[in-house]
Amino acid sequence: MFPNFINHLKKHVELNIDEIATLKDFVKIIEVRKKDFLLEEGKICRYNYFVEKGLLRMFFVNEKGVEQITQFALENWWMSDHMSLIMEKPSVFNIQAVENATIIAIAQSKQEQLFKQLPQLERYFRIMMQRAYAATQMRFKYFHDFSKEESYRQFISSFPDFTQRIPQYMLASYLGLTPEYLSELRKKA
Amino acid sequence: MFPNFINHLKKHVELNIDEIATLKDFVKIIEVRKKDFLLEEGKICRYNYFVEKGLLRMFFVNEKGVEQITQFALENWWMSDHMSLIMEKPSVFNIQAVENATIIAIAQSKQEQLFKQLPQLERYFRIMMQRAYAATQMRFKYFHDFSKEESYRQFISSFPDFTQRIPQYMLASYLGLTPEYLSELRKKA
DNA sequence: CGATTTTTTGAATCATATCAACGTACGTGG
DNA sequence: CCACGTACGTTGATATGATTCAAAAAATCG
Repeated sequence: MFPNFINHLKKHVELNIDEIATLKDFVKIIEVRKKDFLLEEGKICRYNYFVEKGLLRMFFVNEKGVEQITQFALENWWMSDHMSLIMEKPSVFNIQAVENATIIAIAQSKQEQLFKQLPQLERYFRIMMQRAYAATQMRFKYFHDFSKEESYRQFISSFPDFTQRIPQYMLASYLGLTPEYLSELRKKA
Repeated sequence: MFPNFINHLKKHVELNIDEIATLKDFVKIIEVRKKDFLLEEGKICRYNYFVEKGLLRMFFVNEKGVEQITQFALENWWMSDHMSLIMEKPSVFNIQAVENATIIAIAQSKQEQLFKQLPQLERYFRIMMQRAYAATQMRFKYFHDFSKEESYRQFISSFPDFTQRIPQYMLASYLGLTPEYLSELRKKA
């Protein structure tokens, strides 16, 4: 039904057949089409989203009206605005499908009950949050260390296949440079 | 003995007297003096550090030999290189005391046993990791949104007291600008 | 007080942004 | 399945935010 999701859970915690059945009562499957929104700026983010298939982006719109992408999520990644989720405050971000996608959503409102019934899930999310945080620590290092040009070259050599899945202007936005400058860098080498 | 640490735990999970006693077997108190290191580049990070009192910084050294600060931790914050901690790989970071500090350290090697004896701690760390991740999501937004000048002005107005505790060149390093430029901005307004 | 550390100054330079225009590709409806 | 319109990518000229370097001034510390 959603093999990536179940496999991902099983990779980190023990889950038997009955527990998987229980889990199904707590999740919602969402099919989104390219450009559909899962979260819009100003609304409270009430779900944590797992990408079973497809690709999501998180972005905000700056004062000049330009969309700035802060994260992508592809298969087997979680995405949410955790500040909005925890604080129950309106989000400054949007979450939108870049490709048609199959999403598993867990409602914040059901999380406590879920952890009570399946304590392994608390552990699973502890691991996921720690990983996500570890990844951002490295990302901050790159931000400090690399020029825009270096960021670009290291990104495309680290994720050549992912680079193919997104338009250039989205990569430019994610890396924090202009589409024009990215184009110039491409020409150069 | 370490009131901030215990109070912080109690704010998020239930802990009785016996459990606190148990916990004490799992933590190590470290007194560090200004400029002492808790982690050095190239070594594997084996602890998660809680700042009971004082101030820590995390930094790396770039190819030019310049120290780049990626994080600070003051009272009631945790600090660790989670990538190194999880993967048991050499760290690219250093963790150093900016002020004399009292640190509570939990060894990665004892973490599983700790969670088995005190399952609330797994929950506590799930919450801590989620908060830390939420904070970095906002920080990425600022990175994308603000010019260096705006980053500086928003930092000093958000954390006026913290600004007083660190030399300017450290703030410059954390914000990703040069001490010279920061000095220019200070003069300007 | 002297020595080290931190901050400031100013000039030259560079990486990257901006703007406007043109070229290309691509998906959607007829 | 073609054509048209919109979305995406490129180009070049100009502008600017921020860095670099070297040196002096100021602050801090033992």
